Amino acid sequence: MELHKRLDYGFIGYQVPHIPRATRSARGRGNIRKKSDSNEMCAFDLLTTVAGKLLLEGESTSNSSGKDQSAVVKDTIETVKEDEDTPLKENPCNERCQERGFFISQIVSEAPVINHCLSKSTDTLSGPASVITSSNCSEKLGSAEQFINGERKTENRNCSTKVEHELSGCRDFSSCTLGAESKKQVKLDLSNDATITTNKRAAVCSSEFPDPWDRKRSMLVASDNTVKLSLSTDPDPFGSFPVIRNDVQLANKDDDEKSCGCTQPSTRNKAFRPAPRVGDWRMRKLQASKYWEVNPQSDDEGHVNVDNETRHVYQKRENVYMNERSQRDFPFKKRKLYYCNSFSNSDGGSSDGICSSPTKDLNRDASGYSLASSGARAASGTSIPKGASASFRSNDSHVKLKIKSFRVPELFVEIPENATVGSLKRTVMEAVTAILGGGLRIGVVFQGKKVRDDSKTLSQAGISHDDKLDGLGFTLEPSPSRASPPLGPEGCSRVLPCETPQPLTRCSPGSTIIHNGMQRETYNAFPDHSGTTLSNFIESDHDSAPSPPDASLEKNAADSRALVPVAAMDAEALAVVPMRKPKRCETVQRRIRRPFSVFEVEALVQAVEKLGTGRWRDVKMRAFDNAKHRTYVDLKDKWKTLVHTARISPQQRRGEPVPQELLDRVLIAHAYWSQQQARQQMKHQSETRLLL
DNA sequence: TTTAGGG
DNA sequence: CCCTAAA
Repeated sequence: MELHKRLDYGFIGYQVPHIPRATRSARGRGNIRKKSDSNEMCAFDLLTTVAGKLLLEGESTSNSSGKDQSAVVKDTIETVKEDEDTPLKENPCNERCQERGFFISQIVSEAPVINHCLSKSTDTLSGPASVITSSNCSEKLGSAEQFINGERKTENRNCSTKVEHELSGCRDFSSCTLGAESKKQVKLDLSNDATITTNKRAAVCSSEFPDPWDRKRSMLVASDNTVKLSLSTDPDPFGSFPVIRNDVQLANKDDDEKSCGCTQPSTRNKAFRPAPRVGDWRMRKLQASKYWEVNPQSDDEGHVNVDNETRHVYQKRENVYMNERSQRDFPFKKRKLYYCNSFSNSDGGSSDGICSSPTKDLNRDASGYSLASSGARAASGTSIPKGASASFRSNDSHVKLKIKSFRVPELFVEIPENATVGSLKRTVMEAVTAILGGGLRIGVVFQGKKVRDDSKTLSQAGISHDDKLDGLGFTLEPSPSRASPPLGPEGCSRVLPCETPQPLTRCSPGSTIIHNGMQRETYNAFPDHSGTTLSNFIESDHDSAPSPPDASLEKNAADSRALVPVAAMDAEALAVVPMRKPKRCETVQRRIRRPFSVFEVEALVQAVEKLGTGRWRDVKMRAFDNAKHRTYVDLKDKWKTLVHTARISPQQRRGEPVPQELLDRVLIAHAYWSQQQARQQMKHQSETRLLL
């Protein structure tokens, strides 16, 4: 088999430092109080702010609390053991777990085809396995490597003894670093679909609160002088990865729109167009179609096969491949607008965990999990621990929220070894930008050091050496040029698209809230947020940053080691990569579907017969003046469908049957007015000629 | 804003 | 129904 020599980097997600303080109104249901009038804030805005904030916090926290951490870890472990059934909320570890940085891990291998890792023997895959990141005390275990002041540290996390990762099938692939000071990696031998749990808690974590992060397969594959980067969020929080993806195909073909499992027609997303500057990089993106209307003809109530909607766009000019993958198993995909997932239609999105806690009592259980994939959970009937809502009910008027991590869709990048670091940065930026909508820039951290020289090639920087790849990381940094993130085309201004009172918004400079919608079904802590889809919300207190957020962000950008890729890329992920529309705040809810009644059709036909096609405004005024919800565009569209309906066989028609008589009239009228239109044009043309 | 079409 | 280019 052909051996590829590429370097693959996988970004399982971004771990962000703890972002404290979300304020929330104490009364009852817990709306998060808005601290500013910026109701108009875009989710992206929030994210960006948060990101910046995170960068700042990560720094200070890590330095100051380094020692404590180890102690805490011990304590945590013990606690967990002793009382496995203790509600997460009550678990002391919750209070102490703090994200302090980001980690990166990856697997280096020379597997010819990534997705074969599942079935191939270990010899196929070699090299360091990915590090299982553990960030949430409740859900993530293992250790996390952090880049602190240029130094990479590996730390044990709270419930570190639990390895509930469902290492999606890459056996012998993942490793978990254990031991506070140890940088060694322990390999875990996992079966393909096995979910490994070492204790009750773990079980709970993995099954009840599946965390996509933990299920990422990561690996790094070396091949033809290119480096592949994969940013990923595991979209498949619930279970294994049933979808077999073919990396090779993905990388080389552009016609595999329907990668495994993709049952929905897909459309090209023209929203994302990689910048030409990527030069000779090949870029390819897999994008998800607009899932909510994959099939116009599909029933509304009917479920849509939300899974595996895949889409990719292949730009021949680009040679950077990027895969975005998100929200694969999201049950509510179709209802996107109702949940308003802003950053991602993805499973949840942009952020992964949040810890919320009453002022003094940090509790991190449910809140964090619920974010991950509440939707799925809801679907599966999984319930959320009581602690969840309780935790939000605080006597205090403030609730602290903590973002444990951000999840980003998976991105797959392939670049030549002789590409420059700058190119690498740009490429990653392209990918990330597509997701976050811009406003961030990417920093590269290698071997614990920031690589600032953009002109250096990857080889020169040593990034091409397989054995050192685990030292590669990326950081998300606030872009200097962008104080505030751009709004989506619609001018998305809210974090929460739904009409419901916007509970979450930026509070004040430096304060941000990112709210994870989607959980609404299962997570009643935010009963009011129905429909929100932002996957996370963070609220930090305003007093935290004296200086303007932007300024501080900027200032810290350089040092931030905020985000470091975690697991290596997941070859399989390449094939099926749903995508979400970048840069768009789903602020605008799609109008509800209102099928035309026969009566309305009648009126429409009558009006068109009289006025003809092409005068929809008049038709509207004449026949639907009182139907506020029917716009002339609607009428035009309806006429279009009527004509279509009339032309197809009755068996093919759906919905409320339209009397054949009306359809006949439709055809007649359509033919007539089409003819009229044609005549008009002819007339026009002749006139024009005469003039000439 | 309207039209006209593609999605 | 949505999204948009054009008019």
